[in-house]
Order: sequence, then structure tokens, then C-alpha cells
Amino acid sequence: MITVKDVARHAGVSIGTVDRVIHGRGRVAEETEQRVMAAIAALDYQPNLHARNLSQSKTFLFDVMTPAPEQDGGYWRIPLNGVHRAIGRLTLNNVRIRRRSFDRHDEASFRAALDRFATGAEEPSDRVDGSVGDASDRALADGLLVAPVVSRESQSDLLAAIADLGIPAVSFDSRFVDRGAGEPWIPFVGQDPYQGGAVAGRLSSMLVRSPSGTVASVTLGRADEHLLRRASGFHEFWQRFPDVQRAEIVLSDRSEKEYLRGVQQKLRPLLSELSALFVTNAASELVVSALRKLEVEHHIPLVGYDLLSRNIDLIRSGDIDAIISQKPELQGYEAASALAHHVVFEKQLPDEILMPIEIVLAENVDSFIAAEVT
Amino acid sequence: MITVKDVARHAGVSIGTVDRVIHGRGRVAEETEQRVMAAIAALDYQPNLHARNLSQSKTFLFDVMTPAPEQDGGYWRIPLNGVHRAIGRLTLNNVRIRRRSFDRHDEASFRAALDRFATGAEEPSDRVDGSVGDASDRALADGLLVAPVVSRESQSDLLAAIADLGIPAVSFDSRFVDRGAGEPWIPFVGQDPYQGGAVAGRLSSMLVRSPSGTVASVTLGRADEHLLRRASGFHEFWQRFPDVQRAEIVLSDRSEKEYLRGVQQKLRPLLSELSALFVTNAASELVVSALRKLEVEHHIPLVGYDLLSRNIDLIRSGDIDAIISQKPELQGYEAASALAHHVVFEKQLPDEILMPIEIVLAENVDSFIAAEVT
DNA sequence: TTGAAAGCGTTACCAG
DNA sequence: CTGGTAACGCTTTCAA
Repeated sequence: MITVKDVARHAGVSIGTVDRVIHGRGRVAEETEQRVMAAIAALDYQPNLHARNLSQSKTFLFDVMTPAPEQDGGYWRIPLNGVHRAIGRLTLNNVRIRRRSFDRHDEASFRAALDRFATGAEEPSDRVDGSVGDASDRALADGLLVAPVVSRESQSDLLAAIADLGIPAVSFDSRFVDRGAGEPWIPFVGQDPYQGGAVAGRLSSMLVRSPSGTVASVTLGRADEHLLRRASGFHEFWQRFPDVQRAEIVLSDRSEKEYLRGVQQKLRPLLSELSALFVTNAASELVVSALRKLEVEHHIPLVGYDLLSRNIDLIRSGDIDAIISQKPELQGYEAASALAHHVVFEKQLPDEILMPIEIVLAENVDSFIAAEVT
Repeated sequence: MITVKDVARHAGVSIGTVDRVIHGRGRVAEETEQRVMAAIAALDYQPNLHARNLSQSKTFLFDVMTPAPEQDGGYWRIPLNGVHRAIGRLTLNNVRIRRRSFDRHDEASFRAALDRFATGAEEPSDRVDGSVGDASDRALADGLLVAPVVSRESQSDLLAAIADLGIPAVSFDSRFVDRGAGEPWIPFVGQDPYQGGAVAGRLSSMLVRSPSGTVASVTLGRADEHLLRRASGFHEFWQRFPDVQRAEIVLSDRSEKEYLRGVQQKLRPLLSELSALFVTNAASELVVSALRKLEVEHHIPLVGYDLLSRNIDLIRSGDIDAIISQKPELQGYEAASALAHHVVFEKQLPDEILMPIEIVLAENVDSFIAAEVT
């Protein structure tokens, strides 16, 4: 292994000078710099990043900003697991994770979380035991992982804060809405929603005996860009079948019971014709319940999204035929891995990391659950 | 961050003593040991593994033993990429990878590779430039990654060598054949082949209009345990349909041309009845060619295995309907990651790491290719 | 049985 | 502008 010492000897200078050349800090004579650079190239010197880290003895703090882990059926716990697994794998015990939760259905709660991020305040929920909290609890983060599932305006404010504080960030789950230049560039880790919808279309077409009747997409809950893109991927797929009617059902801002009633209402007139359903988010269960209430006697092919435990049950029981997973655990893992490499090792951030679009059937569902636990 | 120094101070001893307690080497007074252990527990001390590594300034050598990268359509390059990606991610610049290739169709070549592994000899192919090779080229490996796709007897010899030399090993792609106690336990990274076959069954059933006629599995090339298990998963799936006939086609040890002719011969009598095909390995292309030669006018649903470039083309063109991927890149990544954690950081090896059974259709094939490059 | 000191590869600081 | 030295957290060696 080649070290700074080797480089220094080879260039006939001290290691201090080599360090200065490597980091471009401090003044170095033109001619000396050339010699050092030549030595680095000749020996193919690769710095030992762990030694570098050690000598700086800095500890890093990453904020992870998502809806509360309980929301969306416990969905947000999953990427967080991935984050911890990534840091554990890298054996970075100088990185601390600080979770910053907000209520997905309440923009004010997001603004509050944003404010805590921007001021370095500690999270209220983390202090349940009434203890006092040391200095590190009131510190700006060295990096941010965020699922920006909020309004366009809130996104703007977050971007402004990120740019203002100069904190490196990675987004996951859904993208920041596209906007003009001037905004900071934030890498994205996640899935192409349109393509996910297309896969749902294809799967439903495989599940249908003969292409006819009506196919419908169902979106229950906040209909963000992401979910609407999934729906359009689905509908565009089916456009190629001229004999097939398409219906798009979207319901927002209701209680569980109201959703259930609403879906029944929307589905009833379609029932005689309905040949396939695509639920664009994790709400398949509500649709299955609605179909039961409507006493549909034949099975209607159903493709859902997200591998949550209640969906796993439904696919095992045969109520759902296929699920598309966006690999939330891997999203957290990759996002944290990228951010850590950037912040701790000064590597470049990638532009985006796309998750594969995973298809889950009753026959391979176990293989995914095993993998998720790793 | 808690360090040995903190522990030493808390226990009122020197850091040397703390180290002795941690590693159980050297004699320490009973009472002192208690105090140190108490301090470790009280402070929740976590050793800095990178500092440990640095102080030991040891460099590790991993042998990666697979069929030659060119074999099986370039398949073996893929896990090797994963291996390098894992080491890169962990930023372990004190780990060197040494590839040891053998010819999959020639047991003697495997024995030669095994011999090089056991003696620490360098690989002949690595010395094409005629240079001499330094001491490190003749060194026993500190760890082994191996795809044991060889006969039961060769596997036994490898296991004996591993046990004899006491070198930690991880297998991937396919398992060592089960055997009695006494053999060393080698973790496995890969996929459950039986379940993969079941998924192929399910997919083909979705692609068939009405379950009738004959479904066939096709295995071309060395029919190891692994491939036969895939075939049985497929056939067991179809058993539940009493009206469907099942056929199993297996051809080994021929040239490409002979395979092509052989498949035609086997398929011709089935053609009128044939409703679906499952190719258990990457050889789908040969089957597609055979179907073309046989001038089948209607499309026969075809499920294949392994996401190699020629299969990617076939799924894009619609000649193959679905591919099951065993995630070879991830296998290499996970196997190397596990081995590195064990050898470098002295973590326990997991019993097995199972890959998810991935389903690839024309609509999501791009999402997998993007992921593979990461 | 214990402590002190050197060294791993790097950075930071201070003198010259 | 440059070199020397201490320090990071840990292991190893040598004295005591």
C-alpha cells in the first residue's frame, strides 16, 4: 500500500507538503507541486480514507426527514431501517442518525420539522424521558435524507433552507418537483412511477382472459404527482387495446370508512364490466373490502403497490394477484450510502439511483421478505 | 464517541490493560478484568474497527473462484463486478481480489484451480506480460468466494482444502451439495431454485389463455442439481392443473448446433399441443431459434432465466415473455460484503443470504439494467 | 500482572 | 513556502 510517506520520499519533500498539494491548501511552490503530483501519479497513490477520517476525529450527523414512521401503514419505518443498515455496513461509528418526522397530511407539521432542521433543534419526540439533552442535540446536520412528499411550496422552502445552509442532501421515495435553475441539485433515489404503472398494466393484462370490458386505477389518499404518474403509466399501457374501457378513480382526504364507502360507490356502476383493477398505493385492502361488500362473486384481477404486511397477507390469500414494490429498504440503504460517501469520504454524489421495479406474486413473496430482513 | 481511553480512565487502568481484556490475550487479574468489563458496559463502548485495522496494517487477500468470466455468455463477470463494488463501497483499500478461474466443463481445470488456491500460487492468466510477480503473488488467501458449480467429488476436495487451511469461505450461485457433519459450514448466497421454478410456473400460467395442452421445461447444458430443482418447481406448480400435460427436456454435453437440432427434435412432436415453455438456464436463445426453424406460426409463451444481454434483446423483441433473474451482481456484492465483515472486522458470518426472485418483463427490464450498473 | 511508548496513514498546527 | 510534530483510536512490544 502506497502512503503519503512514499509519495513524500519519491518527490523529495516532507509529508506536510504532500498533504498541502493533495488538498490544495497553503501555498506550495509551482515546481514542488509538479514533483509531488508526478510522484502521486507514478506511484498511483490512493489515500486511506479511514485514516483521514480518524485524524480529523469528526463525528457527522445525518437528519432523516420523512412522515412519521407509523403513517402509511408503517411504511416509513422501512427506509429508515435501510439507512441504519447502510451506516452499519460501512462501520461508520462516527455517523449519527437523527430522525425528523412530520405529519404527511399537515403541511404545518412539515414546516415545523423544516424549522427544526434549519435551526438544528432536537426532535421533541426524542426527549420523552424528560432528560436534558447535551450540546450535540442542538446542532445543524451535516447531511440530509428527505422524502419530499409535501406541497410544491413546502418543497421550495426546504430547498431554500438546504441551499442557504449549504447542507448536502439526497431525496428518496419521490422527487422534488422540477423547477428552474438556481435551486440546488438534489440527487434522487427511487423508482420511475410511470414505468411502475406500465408494469401494472402489463401484469393486469396477463391476468385477464380476454382484453375487453373496463380496467380501472384506484388512488386513495393524497394524490401526489407520484401516484398520478403511476396511474397514467397504467392507462397508457391499456390504450393499445381499443376494446377496453378505462376508468380512473381518485379519492382524497377522507376517513377510512369514507374511503370504503366512496370506492364502493365508484365501483358499483362498473362492476358488470370490470376486468381488472390497479391500486396505485398501499391501499389495496380498502379495495378488497369494497369488493367484498359489493358481493362480487367472481375474482377480479387486482394489482397493488407496496409490500406492507397487510398486503403480504392479501397476496398470500389470493385477494391480490400481484404487488409492485418500490424497494423502500433499498432506497434508504442506497440514499444513506451515497450521502455517507459524499459527506465522510468526499466522493461525488450520483445524479440519481433508480430502484428496479419489483414484481411480487404469491410464489416469490417469501423471497422478498427474507431479503428485507438482511 | 467512547474510546479505549475513556474505558481505561473509567476503570482506573491503562489502555493496554483494556486491550488485553477486550481480546482476552495476556493475563489480567480477575478483579481488574471485572472493573474493565463493567466500564465497557457502563459506557457502551464500541471499538473503532477502522482504527483497529489501521494499527494492524495488514492487507487481506480474497480469492474469487468461478468459471472463466467468458463462460455461460459472460455470466461470471457479473458477480465479480458485485465483489468489486462491495469492496469499493466499504472503502477497504487493504483488501485485494484475486480471481481464480476454471473451465466449467472440465473438472481437471477445476482441480488445477483448487491446487493453486491451496498452494497460494498465482493465476497464470494474470501474468500475461511476462513480469515476475512479487511475494504477494504467492500467498494463501485470507478468504474465499466460490461458485461451486462442479461435481460432488470436486466439491469434497475443495471443502477438505478449506477445512485444512482454515480459510473462511462463502459460496454463491449454487450450494455445496449437502453432506454429513465434519465438513466445514460454508454460508451460501443465492436463490432458492425450486421456488424460482414455481414462479416460472405461475408466470407461464398467467401467459396461457386457458390451462390445457402441454407445458415443457427445457434444460440445455450441464444439468446440475440447481437446474433440476428449478424444473421441478415448475412441474409441481403445473400439477394442480389436471388437464395439462407436462414434459421435461434435458440435453447435455453438446455443441451449440447439436443443442439446436436436439431441441427441435424434442419439441416437434409436442408442437401442436404446446402451450408454454420454461427454459431453466440462460439458453433461451437456442429455444427461440429452434421454434423459428420449426416455423411455429403462433406465439408460444416462454419464460427464461438470467438477465444476460442476449436475453435482454429477446425480451425486448417479445420472443421471451418473462425472465427470472437471480441477481448475480447482488450475489457477488453480498458475498464479498459478508466475507469482508468477517475477515476484516471479525463479525460473524450469516448462515445464508437469499436473493429475491426477480421477475423481469419488457416493461421493467430497463429498471433492472440501470440498477445493475450502479 | 500492568503501564508506557511506538507505530499504522492521515491531518493540523507551529516554527522556521 | 516548507518541515517537523502531535494527535486520532487502536494494537503490539518491551520494561517494570
